[in-house]
Amino acid sequence: MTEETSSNFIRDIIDEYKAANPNQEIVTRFPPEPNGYLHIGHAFAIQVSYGIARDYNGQFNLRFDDTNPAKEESEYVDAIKEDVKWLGADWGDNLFFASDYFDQLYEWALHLIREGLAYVDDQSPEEMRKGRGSLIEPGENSPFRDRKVEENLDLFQRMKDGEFDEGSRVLRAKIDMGNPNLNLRDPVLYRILHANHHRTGDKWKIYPSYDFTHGQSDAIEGITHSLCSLEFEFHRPLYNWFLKNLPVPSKPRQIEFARLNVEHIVTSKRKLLQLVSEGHVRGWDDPRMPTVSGFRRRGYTPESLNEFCHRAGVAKRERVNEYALLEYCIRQDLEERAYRRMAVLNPVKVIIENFPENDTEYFDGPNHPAKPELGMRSVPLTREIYIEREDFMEDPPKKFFRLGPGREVRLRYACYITCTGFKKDEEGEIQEIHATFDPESRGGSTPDGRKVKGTIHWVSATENRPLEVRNYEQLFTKTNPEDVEEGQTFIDNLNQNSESIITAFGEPELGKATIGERFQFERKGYYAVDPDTQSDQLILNCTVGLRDSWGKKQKK
RNA sequence: GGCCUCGUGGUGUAAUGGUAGCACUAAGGAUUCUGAUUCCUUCUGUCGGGGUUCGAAUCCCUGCGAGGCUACCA
Repeated sequence: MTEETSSNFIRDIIDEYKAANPNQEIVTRFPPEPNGYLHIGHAFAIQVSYGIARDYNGQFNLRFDDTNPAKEESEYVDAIKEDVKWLGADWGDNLFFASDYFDQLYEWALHLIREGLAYVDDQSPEEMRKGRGSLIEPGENSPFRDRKVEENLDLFQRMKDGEFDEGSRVLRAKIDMGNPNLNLRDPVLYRILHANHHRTGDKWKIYPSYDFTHGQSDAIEGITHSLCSLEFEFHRPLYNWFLKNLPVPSKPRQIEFARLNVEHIVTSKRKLLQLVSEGHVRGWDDPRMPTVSGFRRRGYTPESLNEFCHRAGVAKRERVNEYALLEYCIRQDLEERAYRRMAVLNPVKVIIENFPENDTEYFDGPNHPAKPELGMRSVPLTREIYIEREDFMEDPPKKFFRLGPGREVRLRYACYITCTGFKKDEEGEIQEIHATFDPESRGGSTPDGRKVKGTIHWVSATENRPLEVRNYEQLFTKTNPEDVEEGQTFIDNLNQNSESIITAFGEPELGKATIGERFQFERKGYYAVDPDTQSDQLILNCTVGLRDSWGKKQKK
């Protein structure tokens, strides 16, 4: 896709590193915890780490950070792998699990104990919290801090053997209870969890913490640059402390960057889970969800998502990207690759009076106007057709280029019709429109060369394919869904009209559509075939509408 | 009250002591069998105040503002 400037502060650091270590391969990693589905923020993180490995001919690892058996499930592992693969981040043979390193990590914990750098603490979680101090006050040493090495070794062994209850003891690093960085106030290395791990089963009764796992896992895998989001900035001194005090095989460097935020979107796993569990959406892959699977179902291409992440850029400050950029990226991609079809979403009938009854005439339309090599499809015209209700006005203003009494328009790919009259029902709603067609205009122009300003899409009223069309608006009304009044939550910002389902009529060719296929409904927008589709019911999700400068002008 | 990070048009991001650029958005125009696409044009910016320098978005000081950090989560 676009080349543009790809420079950012991380790549600058890597350029420097490469200059100093020309033969060192760059190794990055994406380390999801398997406790939920990937969202667009993860797609961004993948793009950053994978993109660097790819561009520097390095290596990219997918590593599951599975150190908390209480929250993790293998169902998520499979879903995450599918999403990462779909996004195009190829990890090759480099699939790892932090749980693969549990034995090594345990050895290293022993090492710290022997060095006098770790101790078993018998305090309760509350006591530990109190002892840690606060943002402005230093903490106090634990009464168990000066236990002898032998006693620590013995207790830690018994923790491992499952002798103690959950929460009764932890292994802590002995660093500095007065450090202004709270992460250095004797952080927890191991906690007791009598849970079943999705990969190691019941082998372990103790599990390493994130901090004791991450840097060492990076070191084991030979990660050169461990890229993560800003909130881990404060963990970096600890990350480096472990690398310094443990006999690790390599010294990775942690670099933090700002998360990707997008207007109208929440990316907190807790909140996404709530949307799913409370039934506000159809599931993790609801087309309104900011999950990778949601975007996929909505009709987004991986290329468009990657392009968006690329254009969002990498920075060190918190930012919020406009939703419009996301829409721009998918429109640009789909404009290029989506086949064109006609579908009428809000139909009104037109009767072409001089068209013979029970007759059908076929017209060819290109699948893509700029790509004749993609071939043509045939569209049937009959005496009765549907057009969009909004393409007819009883009393149109001067700049209205569509149908109105006495006006002539082109039916896309077919011929010119002129409106000769219309009927209304009791409510004053247009019921049907009458028209005549010019037989000489077949093919879209006439021998006299007269011009019609408007071209509208249409579908035969008798030879068509009914469609269930799901249109979407933002899931949240506010650009920042977290912006709530006192006593409210982000749930109160849900857009009650975020999904609307209608029945539309599409040209017969749509009967061949397959799940996941994307089309442009001409003059309307891009639509993707939903997996709920059955052979007798075709369901399409609106990915994004076409830009509409006329509609915009009308609103003013 | 502590520590850390960060402030460039409406938005996002470049410029690493030497002409503030690119993209999105918005506005206007041209082309068009999609009021789409494409093409062209235009608008708006270095948080404030000092200092160093021939020269500062960039370096220093200071003020202001934003974010992060007080889990046996990651």
